[in-house]
Amino acid sequence: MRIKTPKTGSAVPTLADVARHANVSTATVSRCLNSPDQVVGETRKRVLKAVQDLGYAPNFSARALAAKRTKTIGAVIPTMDNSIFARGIQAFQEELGRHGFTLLIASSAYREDLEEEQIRTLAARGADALLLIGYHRNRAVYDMLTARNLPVLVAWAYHADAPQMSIGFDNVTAMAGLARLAIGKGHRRLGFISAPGATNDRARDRVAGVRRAMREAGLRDTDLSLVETQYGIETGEAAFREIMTSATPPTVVLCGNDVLAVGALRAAKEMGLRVPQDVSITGFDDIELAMLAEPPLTTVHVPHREMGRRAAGMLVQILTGQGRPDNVELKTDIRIRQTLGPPPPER
Amino acid sequence: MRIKTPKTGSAVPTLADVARHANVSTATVSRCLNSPDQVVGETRKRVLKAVQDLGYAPNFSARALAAKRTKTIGAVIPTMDNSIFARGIQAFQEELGRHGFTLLIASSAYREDLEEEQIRTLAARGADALLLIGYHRNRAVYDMLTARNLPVLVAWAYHADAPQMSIGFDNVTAMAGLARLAIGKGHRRLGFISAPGATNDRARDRVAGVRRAMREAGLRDTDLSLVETQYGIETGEAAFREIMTSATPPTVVLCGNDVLAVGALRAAKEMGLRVPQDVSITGFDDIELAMLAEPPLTTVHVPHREMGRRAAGMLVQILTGQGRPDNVELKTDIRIRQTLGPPPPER
DNA sequence: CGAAAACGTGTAAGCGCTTACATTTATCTC
DNA sequence: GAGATAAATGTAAGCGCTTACACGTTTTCG
Repeated sequence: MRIKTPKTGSAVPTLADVARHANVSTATVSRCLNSPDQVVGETRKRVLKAVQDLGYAPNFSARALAAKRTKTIGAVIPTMDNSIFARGIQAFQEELGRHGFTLLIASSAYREDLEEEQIRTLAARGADALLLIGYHRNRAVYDMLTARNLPVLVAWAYHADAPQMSIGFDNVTAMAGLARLAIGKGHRRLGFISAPGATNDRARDRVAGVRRAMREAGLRDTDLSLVETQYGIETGEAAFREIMTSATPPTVVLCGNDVLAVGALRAAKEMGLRVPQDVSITGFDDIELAMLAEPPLTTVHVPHREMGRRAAGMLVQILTGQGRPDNVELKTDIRIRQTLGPPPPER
Repeated sequence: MRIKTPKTGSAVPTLADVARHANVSTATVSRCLNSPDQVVGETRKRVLKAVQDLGYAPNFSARALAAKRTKTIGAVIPTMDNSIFARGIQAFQEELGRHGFTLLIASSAYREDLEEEQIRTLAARGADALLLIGYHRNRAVYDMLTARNLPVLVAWAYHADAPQMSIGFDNVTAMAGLARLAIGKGHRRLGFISAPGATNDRARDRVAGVRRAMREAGLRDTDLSLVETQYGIETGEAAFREIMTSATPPTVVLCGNDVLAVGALRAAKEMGLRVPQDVSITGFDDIELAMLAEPPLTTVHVPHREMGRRAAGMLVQILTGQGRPDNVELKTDIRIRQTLGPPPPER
């Protein structure tokens, strides 16, 4: 006759083991761990000692299953390959940790289908809430999230009239500001290297921002050379080459993000163009790279860390039942460095 | 009288709901999802349709609790703030995803206590295996991991005789190679900006590498100016200043990683020192920054992506019961760019 | 001083899955 | 075509935890 589950030493200890050890019920142990003030000092001490002695750590899955919450927040970001989101996410995680939440990160490689899959995965894993980048995604995804009653916070973008809770900035306005600055310097033919707009509302908004500034200044749509390309330094290089080898190349090339701008900068160098004397180049995001570039990049500064930190705060507020936080619109500002100058004199 | 759990529409569907819908038992549904070939085509089709109709997604916690595995791999990396680990981890995740595993990332901010906590958290969350950076950590942590029977892969470091399974490179040899190169160029007084060695075996090894190369060349220990500092561009700047303002400053400053080197580069520029004419500077890791720096950084190239990809492969191999993989030692190589030259002529 | 309220603890019913084992049904074998 | 074997499915026992509810014991207070 085999004894059922002999309490051998080596196995991972469970709540029941602790209870037995401390001579209390499992309920008491559970309470000691979750709401200690419900347990009288004496008992609590005994239980905690048992926890120590056994090296007990609660089984997360079991806890999640029983309590129907995981103290976990999921985030799907377009890429980890670079530092665009890294700083913000790091701050996000730090703040979450401060409140006892854990972060689950997934990356979508800028692919819509992958993002959807990752979102479903995170939901299935029981994330208590989700942080997503930008608004653009399938209607069905939002519906699923609503059906599951999963709070979602959209970050890195802000539309006053969007239904989703969000924290971010107005990409149109931010980009328009920089474009205005360029136009103010005398530029009349602009180039824009954009990330693919099809699945990226932020990219679309930035293009819209350039267009808005141009319209205001009375420039025509044909004065804009727009190239869409994947995210990356090399792709930025190629795009810059493409733009600059046209019949009437622009005098300034605005870029949808700093990485593309650094690529453009490199291409300019290789083509023997001086920046900003021969051509101006600007970025967006103000990641570390921007300041390190040669010459340092004039770009739009985004308060990444603040955004991450406050995003965490908003989610925590919701999850601890303190009510739905207000959307927050962050201000961006233009960091003027050395890659934007007046256009070269006409020849 | 209240009816127990009326099957109202809005709630998240469970296995039982699917079973009812498809008119089979829960066991069959479970099998359809986990080992489809155990179920006959007809039934399977019916079940999958029910899954579709209901928009069912398995509850992860329940699954993990019942099956005692989570198809999740945990990784604790020292920082996400920068791209040192980003590329490798991205590749790691991609490869894991290809095999149906999910990655759980935590960052320790280069703090030993935090790392330990993160490891425990990941273990409690039921990670099936762990990826850790470097060997250095408390004995108790390794014991706990062994007790839990949790496979651990040490990455970014490789010691032939270490007991842990690992993939990485020999930091001593790699750094020694670069130091030898510098010495070969005629440098006799070296500086080294290192990450704090106390809790970082990779940093210690790199220092050891420099020392080894110096010994080989008959240089004395006092010919080395060693500064330890936290990871960061600013800290690199400060360290460089400190080293260069000593009575007999070195003619080359080797840096423990590219980020510190970029800081050093910046400090040199501010101090009016030309690189490499007045002073040479080198990095380690070959992250994107290295090539972008001005002038481009001579550094040790580490095959990050390959390391990440193969690390995933090793873990998958273990977890799918294909036996314990061999440790792998990756080769690093030196990327000669423009920051290392001969020492300036003596004055 | 006795009833009510407050407190500390225990009992036990799940949470939504997986899986060993039992049962039913289909397929062989001679 | 009967008995044996294999295949498909069902039954039900947990996995380790939380928590509603029940049950003593104290404390409180008119």
